[in-house]
Amino acid sequence: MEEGTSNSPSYCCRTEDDYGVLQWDTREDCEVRQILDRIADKWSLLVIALLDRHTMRFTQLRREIDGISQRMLTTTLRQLERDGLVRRTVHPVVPPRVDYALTPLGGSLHKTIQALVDWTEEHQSEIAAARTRYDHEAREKIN
Amino acid sequence: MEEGTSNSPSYCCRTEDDYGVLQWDTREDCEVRQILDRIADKWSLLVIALLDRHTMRFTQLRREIDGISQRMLTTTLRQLERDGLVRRTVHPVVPPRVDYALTPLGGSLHKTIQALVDWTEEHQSEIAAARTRYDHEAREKIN
DNA sequence: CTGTATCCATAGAGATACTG
DNA sequence: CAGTATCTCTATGGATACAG
Repeated sequence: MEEGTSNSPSYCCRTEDDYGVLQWDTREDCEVRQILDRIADKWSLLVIALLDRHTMRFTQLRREIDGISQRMLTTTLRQLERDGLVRRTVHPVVPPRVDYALTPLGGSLHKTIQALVDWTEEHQSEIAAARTRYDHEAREKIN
Repeated sequence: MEEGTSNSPSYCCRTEDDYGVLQWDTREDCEVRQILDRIADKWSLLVIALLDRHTMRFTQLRREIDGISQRMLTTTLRQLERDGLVRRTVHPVVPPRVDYALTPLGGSLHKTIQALVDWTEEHQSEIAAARTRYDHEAREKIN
């Protein structure tokens, strides 16, 4: 996790590119890059998308997210909790009951994530068509 | 790339969850899931974010995206091209010149991606604070 | 310049078993 | 139920060399 290259947390500063357009920083040690890498994660994205509105229990999330392993769900939830996006509530009962919910910060992120999901749903057929076209043309070039 | 498990392209259909809330499909073979996995990719996201407005050449992208290898840039661009998000233009000159630009479809995706980047920039300090808090509390529990 | 083609290391992720 | 703790394995991705 620690690269050891830079000591200070490098804040992202927008700079001008060759075209004079205000461009966001893409340096690897840039904090925004690191956060994006975390958010733009297969499982994180699904968890945040699912946690909209209602709280959910561990097993419930596990059931809903087809294909996730117990380990990855635990890891993902811990990261999201650490980033302040998800709140974990342990109820001292037997058997244990743990609830997960979005924090206000997580809720605000949910909006943009949902927009991404919506975009995907809206354009899935276009993408599927593009893929078919591409694969078809690729075959033709071989023959 | 080919899973071989299902033959027909399974379209995502929204279903109702336990709460009666309209929930999007999270099945692993769901097409939306697959597209999201592709888009919510470290490098894809950066490429789309950078290709806003102006076209860019291969080396130019390579320079801007700190840390990307030649192989990953090629792979990422091919996937984006296949998905119809990026247009690749080869100029028949020596030395070769190849331009990359967003398609209209890619342009529409860029908007939501940019929203994600903007969100990250706006809230990076909150996330950083949350991490510090979390790590601090974790240390206390050990002692 | 813009790529392929290989080889190889490693982090991500699955499977399994065990615990409070 | 909601996790840890291991072990293992594979896919991802870096490094390098070569080519049109």
